[in-house]
Amino acid sequence: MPLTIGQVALAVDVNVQTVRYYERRGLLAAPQRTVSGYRQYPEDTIGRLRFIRHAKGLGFALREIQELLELRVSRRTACDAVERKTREKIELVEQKIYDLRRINRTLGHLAAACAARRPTDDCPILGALEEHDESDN
Amino acid sequence: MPLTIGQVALAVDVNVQTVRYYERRGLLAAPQRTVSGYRQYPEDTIGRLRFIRHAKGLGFALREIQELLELRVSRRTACDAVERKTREKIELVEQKIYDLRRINRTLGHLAAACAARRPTDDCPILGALEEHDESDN
DNA sequence: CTTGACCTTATAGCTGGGTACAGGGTCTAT
DNA sequence: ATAGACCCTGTACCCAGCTATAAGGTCAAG
Repeated sequence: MPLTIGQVALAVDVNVQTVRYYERRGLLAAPQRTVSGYRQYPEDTIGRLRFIRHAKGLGFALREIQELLELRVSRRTACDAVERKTREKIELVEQKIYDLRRINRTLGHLAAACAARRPTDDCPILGALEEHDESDN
Repeated sequence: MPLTIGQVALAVDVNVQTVRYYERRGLLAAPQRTVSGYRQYPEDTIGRLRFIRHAKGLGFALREIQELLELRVSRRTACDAVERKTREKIELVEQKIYDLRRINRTLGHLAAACAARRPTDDCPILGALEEHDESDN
């Protein structure tokens, strides 16, 4: 049984307007309509919306999220192109992971220093993310 | 020898206005001024700006970046509070890393399927990031 | 057969994070 | 001593990503 826009919005805890906005932006396919014009969503729309929200929190723009969602191997899609794009995204994500790990290593040192009550002034986090500066995003 | 705003902006490749904007926002301390009112930046400002840029790309809001930068153990700062906050940030960052890894694992499967010319329709990335939905961000 | 909670489109407005412009002062080189 | 490249403040504008409002249609409950 299909869901109304209000139901999916509630399930994912986003605004109804936001769902329609994503449709306009192309992140969500235009769903079936009832005779009276109401949108009817399949249940997996909820997963899609959740994915979008998570990806946003990871620093992806809506445009990028759209690209991620469009990646797939379908019957007649150029396989090579998809593979290339996919590998590009993997690189990008790997870089993000790398940066986050550096941040976390530094935060770990800081927490340790705290626990040991060793006052280490000078913002400690600044060390994280030095180097590899060119080619930023 | 201190740097002018134009010099730091050039070094980090951001707009001069952006540097001033960060000062207004409190991400950058108001620097010394020359008698004529010119800002004089110490060299480590460059590192700080680079950190800000990277952190932005990882989905941190300026507000959060500010908090990260303010974390430090200083002489009389409540050590416990800093440690607690730091551990909170670590959790948050770890969650981001976890999510990114899920995305990348999925992208890896996709690339493999591409290479093997195995058409797997149905957007494969939707599987990544399922579960653990409550308490988002 | 009406009330109230839904849905529709269209358009306007808000927040975050900048970016540009106006109007003016400064500094260095020639 | 003046041109040109910088700096200053203040204000206005821009884009992404929503979010709210207006004006109206739908539908289930009573």
